[in-house]
Amino acid sequence: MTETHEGTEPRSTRWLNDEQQLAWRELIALTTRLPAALDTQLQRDAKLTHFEYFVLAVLSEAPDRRLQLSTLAAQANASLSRLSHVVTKLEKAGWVRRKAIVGSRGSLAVLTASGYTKVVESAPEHVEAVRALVFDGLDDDQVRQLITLGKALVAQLDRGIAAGTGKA
Amino acid sequence: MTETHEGTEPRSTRWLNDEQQLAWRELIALTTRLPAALDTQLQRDAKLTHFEYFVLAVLSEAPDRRLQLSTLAAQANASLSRLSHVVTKLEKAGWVRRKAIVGSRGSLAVLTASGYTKVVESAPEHVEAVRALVFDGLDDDQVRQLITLGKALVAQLDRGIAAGTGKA
DNA sequence: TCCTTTACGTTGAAGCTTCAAGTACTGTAG
DNA sequence: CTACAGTACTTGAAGCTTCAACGTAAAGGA
Repeated sequence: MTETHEGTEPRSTRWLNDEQQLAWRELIALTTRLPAALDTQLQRDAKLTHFEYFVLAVLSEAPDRRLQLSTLAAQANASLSRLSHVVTKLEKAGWVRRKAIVGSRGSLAVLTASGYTKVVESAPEHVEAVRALVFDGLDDDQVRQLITLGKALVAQLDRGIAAGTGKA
Repeated sequence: MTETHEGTEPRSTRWLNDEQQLAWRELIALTTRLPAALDTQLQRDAKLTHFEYFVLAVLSEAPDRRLQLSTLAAQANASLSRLSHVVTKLEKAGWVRRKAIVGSRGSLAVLTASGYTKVVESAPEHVEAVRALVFDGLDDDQVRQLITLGKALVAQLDRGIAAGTGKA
């Protein structure tokens, strides 16, 4: 990805410049290692994957601690399929219940009392880990930069996904 | 993770402030969606996972297109186990060969000619995707910010992992 | 009403990752 | 030279995610 390997494609590819290369490597390191570290901590301390924890956390903050599956999937950055499998697992653990919606198709995921307890119990150690892994290394200015940059990145990501989905 | 659920732990937990919360959500969205988008593109266009692509790319840029497995694992942000499984798969595809190191224990992963061709062929579309998913949304200043922030984040991540590994 | 399209969700299989255990080789201390 | 420890890597099983296919119910015409 560094040099211009020519002659393979119709038009010469626009490669990344040096700064973009650097940024890209950091981004890859971040998106590979951070999830791994979060999973390690939660697996060790709460027997949860980070995705499971996040689903429970999102539910715990939703009005009435319930959310439609498709909405929950979007908020948890997951496919409906992935969410459905995980909700099944969380249901077996007694932390979530599925509930049909009356006037409409679709169903709700409802956090149970036991599920709420689970999040509340797991949260402190998890927050400590998040601090140790991320925020202890950033001053307030950097946190603000991260918000701005993060928003820009996620927004572009969504645009890029929308564009890429259409053409192919 | 938003409110202070008190009374569960010995000492009251230091929760994240509002800005950290925001930054954290963006970071999670980013680390969840970006890898998924990269995998989708590479799976569609090159029948590769992003991790496989990255391994091949790292090898293609290494001196003599070869690297010791443990070194490659570190550069690819992966465990040795994960890498070993993937190298086995890449070997079966004919893109990589394992080669024992003479004077020392350990072995090298060597990129074959066919493996090199594979990266070169896959790169252009991948770079286009990276552009569309990331860099088309950032100006030069933001790219520089991303480098700085990314380095800070990865560095803290490594410190946090080192600390967390020890205590348990 | 009937047909078609679209949104919502589930499911099983295939593939990838992690985890724990195991092999082998290399220093190093006694 | 023998025992011990550490490094490098492999392996199989278990678990998670993705993919593709399917079922179902609402909405939109004709």
